[in-house]
Amino acid sequence: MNTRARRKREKEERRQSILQAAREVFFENGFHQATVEAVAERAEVSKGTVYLYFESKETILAHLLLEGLRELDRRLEEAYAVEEELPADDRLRRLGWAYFKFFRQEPRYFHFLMAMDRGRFREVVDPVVYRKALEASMEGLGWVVRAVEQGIEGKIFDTCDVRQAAATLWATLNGVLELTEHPLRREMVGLKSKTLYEAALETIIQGLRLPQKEQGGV
Amino acid sequence: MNTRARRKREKEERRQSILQAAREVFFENGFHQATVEAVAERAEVSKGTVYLYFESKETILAHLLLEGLRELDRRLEEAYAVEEELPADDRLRRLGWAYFKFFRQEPRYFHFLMAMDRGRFREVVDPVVYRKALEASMEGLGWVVRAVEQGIEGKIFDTCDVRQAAATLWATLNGVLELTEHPLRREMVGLKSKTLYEAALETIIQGLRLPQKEQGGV
DNA sequence: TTGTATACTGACTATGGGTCAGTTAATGAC
DNA sequence: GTCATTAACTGACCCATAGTCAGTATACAA
Repeated sequence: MNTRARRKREKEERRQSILQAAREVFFENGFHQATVEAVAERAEVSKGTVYLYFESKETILAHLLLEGLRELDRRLEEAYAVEEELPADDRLRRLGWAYFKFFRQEPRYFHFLMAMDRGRFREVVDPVVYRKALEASMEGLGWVVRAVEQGIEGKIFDTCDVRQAAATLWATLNGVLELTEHPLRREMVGLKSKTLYEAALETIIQGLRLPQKEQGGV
Repeated sequence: MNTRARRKREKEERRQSILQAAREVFFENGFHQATVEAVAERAEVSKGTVYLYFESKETILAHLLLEGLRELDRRLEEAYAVEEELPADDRLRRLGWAYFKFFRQEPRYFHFLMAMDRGRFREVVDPVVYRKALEASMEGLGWVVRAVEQGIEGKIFDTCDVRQAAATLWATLNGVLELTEHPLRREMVGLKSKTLYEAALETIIQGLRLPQKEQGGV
């Protein structure tokens, strides 16, 4: 009788069901509107039980985000890895669009991710989980770094610092997503999300190019 | 006896003193940590009085942000307006650095501004104040639009859509600021705030240039 | 002096995150 | 089968704080 293993498995199942309930409730109402009580109800346990599995409401969010980041990393890896022979600029495009699609498909994740490293969240959340989340982000950024490196080796890009270029691209795409995720701000700019995203992506790629060679316009 | 005018003046003064108290308290502890009670104490009134002048805690923040946006707009205007003869790319640099300096000098504002159009805030805050804040943002963006227009007229830049270019620049700089405002994320990228900001600014300007002409490297 | 309007107060309510003493139920020893 | 031990779970409770409102004080006008 392997009760010990079964117990452990059951505990993990309960944990997952609470996480799943939280995902639903948080996604339905937004993090701030959602109550722990509602999560508990959805998971068919009491509020106390939720706190047996997670130390705070914010910790639950952190775990959801961690999942999101891993999924994102997975997609970026997939986007990077397709063909060995792809030129660096096209590889960056692939990465850029994979990033875009992820947040199109999971817009809530984007909001949570963006909210994550601000204000209260950072102070309250479990540092270990937080670290893990950042590591997952770094994995993601790694694919961009690799693509830029390839571009410099292939003499398509002219950049002294690879990380700088990768970070610029990353920051830009984040900035555009943030801008266009917000209805009123998008209205203010008067452009479709995708249009602006494409323009920004191409502007950065253009900006990284060797200035001497003509590589075709935007 | 012009009591009516005096009353009105005194009311405005009280309002200002509450706003000032809120600025101090919010800036000291951050918005979420700060309590309305603390704001009331600082302003030497009761909590009830605070609610006579502002409908909610978030509304107070909105008014502070509005001030911040106006100050930002003022600075951008100043940066734009110095010399008539400045080339468009240098003008964009001036705007970019004015933006940077503002958030360096007022880092709290940056956090609040970024928090502003997300989640709860938008739902809760007075729509009129919110509109005003957005209008102030648009004023600010206007200076960038103008600089880009000038660049297209002067054949330095090659862009079909001016707003698109301006929005790209704006989004990028926001993205970089957001990235570098966060200690752990900056650590992750491993670059100084200013370094990355400069790289991003130059990359965008480079990206907007006519690809045929050689205009000097990054 | 008295009536009225205006500004202000602070005790109160409502909400929701987080706690913990106590209950239930599974397992294992005899 | 019965009892002891342990782990999982519960929900009443605590507490902080945003927001309210009936009551008070003050200034002014008649």
